[in-house]
Amino acid sequence: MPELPEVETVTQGIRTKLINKKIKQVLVYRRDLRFSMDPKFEKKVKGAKINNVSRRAKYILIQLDNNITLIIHLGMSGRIAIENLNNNNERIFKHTHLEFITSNKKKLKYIDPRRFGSILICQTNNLYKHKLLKNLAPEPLSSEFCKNYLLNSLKFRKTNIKSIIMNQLVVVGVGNIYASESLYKAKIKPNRIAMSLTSIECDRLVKSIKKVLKRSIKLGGSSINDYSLVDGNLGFFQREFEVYGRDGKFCRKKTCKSRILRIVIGQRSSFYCNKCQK
DNA sequence: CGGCCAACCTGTGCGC
DNA sequence: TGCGCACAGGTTGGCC
Repeated sequence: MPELPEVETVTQGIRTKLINKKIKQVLVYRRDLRFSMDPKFEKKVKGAKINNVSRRAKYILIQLDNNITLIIHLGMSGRIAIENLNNNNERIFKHTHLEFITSNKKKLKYIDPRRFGSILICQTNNLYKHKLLKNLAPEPLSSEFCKNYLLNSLKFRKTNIKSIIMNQLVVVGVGNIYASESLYKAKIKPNRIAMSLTSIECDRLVKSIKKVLKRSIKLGGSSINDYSLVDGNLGFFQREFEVYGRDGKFCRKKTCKSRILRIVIGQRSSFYCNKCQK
C-alpha cells in the first residue's frame, strides 16, 4: 500500500479517534503476518490506554500507558478501519487479522490480504533500539534531509537514482509511487546513475520529494484499488499523478507531446517522460 | 559494503 | 466461464 502520506494520514486518523482511550478488548484472528505476532499479544495490550499515536518512516507507533508501544507496518496491502461499535452497516473485510474495541465504543480493524505487514510489541523505553527502527534514515520532511545530505549519500554509488530514494537507509517513506512522481517533478530520469546527479539536481530532487509528499498528505494520500482512510473516506492525490500508472498516456506538461513510458527498475514499475526528464 | 533478485502472499484484470 | 499470466503501494535475506 502505503507510503509515507498514506501512513501519515492513517496515523492522524487513529490519533484523532482513539487518543486517551482504553483498549477494552483485543481479538486476534491471524498471527502469521510478515513477523508472527506475540503469543501473549492480547494479554499485554488489553486494558491499556492509548497515550499517543505517531509515525516513523512507514511505521505507525501506538504508545500505550504500560510501557508498550505497538509497531504497525501495513506492508503492500494493509489498511486500518475504525468504525462505531454496534454499527448496523459494519463493513466486513475478508482479511481482518486483528480488532481492538475501545472505551469510546469504536472498533479498530487491521486488514491485510497479502500479510506483508506486521504488528509488533516493543518496550517503549527501548523503542528506537528496536531492530526495525534503529537503522532508519532521516525523515524526508525533516531539515536533515537536504541537498548536501543527498549529495553525500550518492557519492560513488553506481545504482540508479530511483532505487536510492526508495532505500530506507538513505531516506524513509518514499515508495514506488512517490519515487516516480518526485523524479518527474525534479526532471530526472529514474534510471540515472546516482553518482551522476549534479548538486543542482540533488537540490531539485530533495525539494520535489518534500513537495510531493506534503501535497499528498494534504489530500489524504492516494487511494488506489480500495485503499482508504480509517473512516472509509478516500484520499485524492491519485488524481494528481503525473506519471504513475500513466504509461501510454500523454505527458501532462502542456507543451510536451510525448507519452509516458514504463520501465522496470529493481523489479518495480517505473514511469517517466523521456522528454521532460534528463 | 554495494548491488541484484527471489521470496513472502492474495487478489485482480486481462488475453485467449 | 475458466485458465494462465502479469502485476500490485514493501522489505529482507542470500548471493556474488
